Amino acid sequence: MRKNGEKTQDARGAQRRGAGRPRGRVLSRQLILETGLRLIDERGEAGAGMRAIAQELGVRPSSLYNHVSGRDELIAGIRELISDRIDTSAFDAEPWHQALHDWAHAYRAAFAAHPPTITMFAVAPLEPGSRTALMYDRVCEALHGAGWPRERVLTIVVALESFILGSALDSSAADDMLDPGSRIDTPAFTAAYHERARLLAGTGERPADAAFQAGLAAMIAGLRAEFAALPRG
Amino acid sequence: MRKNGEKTQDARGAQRRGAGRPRGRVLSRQLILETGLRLIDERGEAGAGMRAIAQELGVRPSSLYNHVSGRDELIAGIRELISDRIDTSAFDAEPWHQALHDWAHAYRAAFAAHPPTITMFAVAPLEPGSRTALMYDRVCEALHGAGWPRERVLTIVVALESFILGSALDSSAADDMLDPGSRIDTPAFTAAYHERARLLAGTGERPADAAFQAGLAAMIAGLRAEFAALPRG
DNA sequence: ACCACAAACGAACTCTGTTCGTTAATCGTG
DNA sequence: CACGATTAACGAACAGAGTTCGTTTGTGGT
Repeated sequence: MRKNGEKTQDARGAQRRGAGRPRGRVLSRQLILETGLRLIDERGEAGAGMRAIAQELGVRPSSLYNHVSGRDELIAGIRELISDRIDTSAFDAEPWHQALHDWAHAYRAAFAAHPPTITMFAVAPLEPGSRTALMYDRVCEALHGAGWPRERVLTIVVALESFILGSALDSSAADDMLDPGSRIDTPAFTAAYHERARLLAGTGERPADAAFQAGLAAMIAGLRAEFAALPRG
Repeated sequence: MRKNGEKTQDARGAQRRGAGRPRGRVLSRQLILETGLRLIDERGEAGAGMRAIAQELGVRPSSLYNHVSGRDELIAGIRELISDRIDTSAFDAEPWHQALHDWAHAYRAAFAAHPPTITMFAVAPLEPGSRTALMYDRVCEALHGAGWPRERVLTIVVALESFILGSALDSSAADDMLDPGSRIDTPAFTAAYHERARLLAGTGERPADAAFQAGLAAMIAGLRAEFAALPRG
């Protein structure tokens, strides 16, 4: 338990504030979102509840509701905070398959930088009208510009995104989640598990990263083959 | 609110039971899991809490804890209930790439039959020692038997599984989740969205299904190309 | 100068999963 | 057959979550 006196960095005005509007601006939507993301990073999802965020800001929980409609909207806001950082500049210069590759890596890396958020966002998807559509627009434009038919680009983007999100989820789990231990009823699986470990021990690569790389390479190779077979227009 | 008198089908012994061990077996782990899954299907995740399951069984919430350690274990149990139904028989007769295709479809279909569970399982992954390892064993054995090197099969399985889970998550969302509406700042995206809708309107296929099919085909095509280039041993 | 509004407090409310003590029926053992 | 241990139910509580509402006070527009 934490007593009322000991506040953390953000609670600068040390003496307790009484009821009524404060003199200076204490809260803002942006500040709440950033504090939420920081607490998620530092303490995980469970440590970033409304009460925890409020306490970190030296404020009562109910005050947050003057800036954010509720927890769902708060999480959606944090999501945009992260997805805004996904770099899409590769679509300017590189060929579509290379740009898709770079974009997928940037996409996954943005969320992998904040592991607890992945499971949070997987559950509650984006709300309409968000800035995420701008990213989609960029990718759609590039793919169609490269020669993909308009009616197919979104399907490709969604497929790739599904893989990225699934891989991010996988990457947020423990590396030894599949460890067969001393199990003897799954010989092929156990052998495969240890052979993989031996292979990855050389480079120090995480299993989840290896799976992401392999799957992404396979999917893009398949798309390139399909693209090559496309009737030219 | 529901009064104590009106019970649902499972609460057959209508009169209220007092304290003490009951005459016949009232609960069992299996019964609790199945009731939980049924409530999830009927009412969604929020309608399948411990109290709701207990009430459906004509029992007090605390009684459940004599058969299940807590909510997490209950969810894990329901997950196994579903994943046990994934058909892996394709690996017996078909070539590896065809079997992988069938398995992926069966995998996704098993969870898609219970949409609310997908987000629940995405958050809390499997516990060690589960029967899921048996399924992995089957797939690993088939891939290695077909000629894939041992140290690569698990990476392939995990990559494919990530895509399947990501697609299942996507499929559990609303079809019009990406609808750009009357937005004008994302022309390429908006055009792609409507072109896709026009294409799918013909077959009645769901966007999520189309993305799954396309991504799966691309990934398996990529894997086949890689397999063909493998040094023979 | 006044009045509406904004933004804080603080106390409550409704949920949730969970724990614990009590009680009664059954099972194993002398 | 009797008796103690175990099992499995009830019922009342608890802690912690998100949220709501009334109150209070400072700010900004007419």
